[in-house]
Amino acid sequence: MSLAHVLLTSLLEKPSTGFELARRFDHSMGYFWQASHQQIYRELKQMLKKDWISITPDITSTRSKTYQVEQLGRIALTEWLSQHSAPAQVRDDLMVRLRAEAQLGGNQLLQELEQHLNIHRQTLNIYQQIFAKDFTRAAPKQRTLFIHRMILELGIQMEQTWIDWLENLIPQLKSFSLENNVTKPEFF
Amino acid sequence: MSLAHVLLTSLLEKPSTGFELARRFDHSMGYFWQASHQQIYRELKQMLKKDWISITPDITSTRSKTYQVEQLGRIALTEWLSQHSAPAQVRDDLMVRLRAEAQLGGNQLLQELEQHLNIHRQTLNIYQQIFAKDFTRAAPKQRTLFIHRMILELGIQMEQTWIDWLENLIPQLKSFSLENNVTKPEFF
DNA sequence: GTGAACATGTAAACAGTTACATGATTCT
DNA sequence: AGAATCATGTAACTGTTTACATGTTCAC
Repeated sequence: MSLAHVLLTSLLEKPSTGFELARRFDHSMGYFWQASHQQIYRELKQMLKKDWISITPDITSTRSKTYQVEQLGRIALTEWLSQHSAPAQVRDDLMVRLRAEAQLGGNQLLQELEQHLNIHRQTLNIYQQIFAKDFTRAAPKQRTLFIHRMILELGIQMEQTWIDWLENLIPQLKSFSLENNVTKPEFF
Repeated sequence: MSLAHVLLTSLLEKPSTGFELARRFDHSMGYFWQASHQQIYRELKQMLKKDWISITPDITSTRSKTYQVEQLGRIALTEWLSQHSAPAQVRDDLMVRLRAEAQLGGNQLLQELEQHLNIHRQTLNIYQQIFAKDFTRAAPKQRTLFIHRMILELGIQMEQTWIDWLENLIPQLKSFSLENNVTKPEFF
C-alpha cells in the first residue's frame, strides 16, 4: 500500500485539503497514480491517527481542513524510499480485448482502437502543454524541478509510444478486412 | 472485472488446466495481464457454475482438470468485446518514490533505478527472444498471428521506452550529486 | 525414497470502486 | 434564488494479495 506515501509526497510539496489532493491526481500526480476522493479521505484519517500528518490551525474557519506533514510522516516516507519494488504491473483491458478478438474474428475493435488513439492524442497534448508551461526554459538547475521534468517526459514518451503503435495497427487491420479474410463471429 | 474474459480468451486459444493458465500469465498473456493461481481457480469455479466453460472428460484421470470454452462463454466474450473501455490506468510505485525523493533529497534511489533498468533489459530480452522464435518469418498473413505479433511489439516498445528513459535519467542524477547540490535528508 | 515441479484449494487481509448523502461557498 | 463548485464523509461491494494447506507425479 503506497497511497499514504503518495499523499505524504503531495503534502510535502504543498500542504492541502483532501479536495485539493484529489484534484492534484488529475494533474501532476495523475501521470502515474490515481485515487478517488473516498480513498483519499479514508487514508488521511488513518494518517492523522498515526500522527504522520496534522491539520493546520486555520484562521479561515471553514469546513475544509488543510493537512501538513509531521516528523513521523517524513520518517515513514524516508523508510519507504529505502525499500525495493518491482516495476509496476501492467493490466491492459484493450490488449485483452484485442487478443480475444483475434480468436473470435470480425473486425469488431476498429472503433474502439480509434477512440483510444484519440484519447492518447489528447493526453499527449495536455502533457505537452504542461511541459511548455513549466519546463521550457533550458535545463533546470534545481534538482527537484529536473526530476519533475523527467517524470513528465516519461509520461509524454509513453503516450507517444501508444500513438505510434495504434497508428501502425489500425490501417493494417483495415486492410485485413478488405481482403477476403473477413471472418464473422459465429456461434449459432 | 475482466479476469474471466482473459481466461476465456486463453482457453479459446488452447484448453488448459488452471495451472497451465497461471503459467501462461508469465508468457504471452503476461505482457498486459497478471493473475495469481488463487484468482484463477476462483474464477474458473465461477465460470464453471455459469456454464461458460466445462471440464474435458479426460482419460488420464489425474487430479488436474482441463477446461474448455462452451457456447455461453463465447457469447459472453463477444458481448464483452462490444463494450467500450478507457485506456488502462497507470500506477507506478517508482515514479512516486522518485517524486518523494525529489522532496526529501539525498540520492537514495540510484540503486533502485539501476535495478529497474536491469529488469527492463531482461524483460526486453525475453520478449525479443519470443519474437525471434515466433514471428521472424516476414509479415504473417494470418490475422490472428498478426495481432499477436503487434501485441508483443507493443510490449517490446514499452520496455524500450523505459530503458531509454532510465539510461538518460541515471547519469544526470549522478552528476547532480557530484555538484555541491548534495542535499541530505534531515529531519532531526 | 526424496526433492522438484505439478496442481488445487481455503481464509483472511487489504485495496479500490460505486452509490449514496450532506452541507458550504461562490458566482450570476 | 439557483447552479456550479468546493468539501467531506459512510456503507456496501468487488477485486487483489498473502498466508496457509495439501496432495500428485516424475525424475534421479
